[in-house]
Amino acid sequence: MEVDFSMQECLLRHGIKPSLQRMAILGYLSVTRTHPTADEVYNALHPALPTLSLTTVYNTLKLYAERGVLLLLLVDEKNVRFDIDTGRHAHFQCIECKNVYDIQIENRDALYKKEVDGMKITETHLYYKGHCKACLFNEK
Amino acid sequence: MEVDFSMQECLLRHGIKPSLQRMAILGYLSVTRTHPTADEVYNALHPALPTLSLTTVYNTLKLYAERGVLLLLLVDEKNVRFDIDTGRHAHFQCIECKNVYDIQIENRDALYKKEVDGMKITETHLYYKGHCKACLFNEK
DNA sequence: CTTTGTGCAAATTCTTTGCACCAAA
DNA sequence: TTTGGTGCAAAGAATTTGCACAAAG
Repeated sequence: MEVDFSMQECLLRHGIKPSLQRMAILGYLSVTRTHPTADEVYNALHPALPTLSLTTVYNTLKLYAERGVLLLLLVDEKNVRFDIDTGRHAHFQCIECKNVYDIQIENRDALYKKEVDGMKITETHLYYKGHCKACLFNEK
Repeated sequence: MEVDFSMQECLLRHGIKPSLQRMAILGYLSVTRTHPTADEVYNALHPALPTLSLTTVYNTLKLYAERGVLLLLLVDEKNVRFDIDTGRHAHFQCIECKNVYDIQIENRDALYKKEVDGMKITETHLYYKGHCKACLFNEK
């Protein structure tokens, strides 16, 4: 993999030393838009990076979440998923194929409040569940 | 525990036979507004119902979710939580004390759509994370 | 050298499953 | 007597932890 300086800078900006493994994981998250689980990240990178361990994937994803590089997605009952896109958007998970898709939010400012009832808000999450186009089509 | 006919009716309406355990679990969920985990339900009922098993709690909560008696809450990274209030409202989880609170949603109709981008929506979830009043106060 | 990252194996936690027993229709 | 509910023990899956080695400054 070529060295991507923008990714290195991204990590340094968050106070994270850019190791080979960390760069690979960040690279994968940046390229895929599938909101992968830790296991999916591991399985995707393992062939090209045989020494990579699942532990390192977990360590790295946890570190990224703590430093605000990415967001935890709690949309799947089974696994935590990860989203490198920290911008204001919603998610949709198909209850058949389990895929997660991004969705635009219309009136963001009404949703992304700073506080409610005296509680200080640091994160806002909106997600939908249902049937995606592909699964609806296959049922016909 | 006294027999609560409204709870019996609730279960029958959803095609569920009202057993002692099921009534107790439904009763607990109706009374507590804490969005408990399966383990919390078990621990709360076990003293009064010593024969109750965690398996039955899981079985029952799963059944309730499938039949629409309650909603799964994915707001805590560790456990699934359960909400007997299936009405349109949002949630807030304090990242310090982990408590989950209900929040009113202002313009519901804008949020609770039937479909987006050709995907059929069956569930809508909005939740916030941050610091609750009590935890903010304690820090001072 | 000293610090920090990595990776294996084991442990932990949450949840589900298999199966035998029990209760109700 | 058949069906379905319960509960124990075991299994399974996701994630974390302890520790030794390796890498980087």
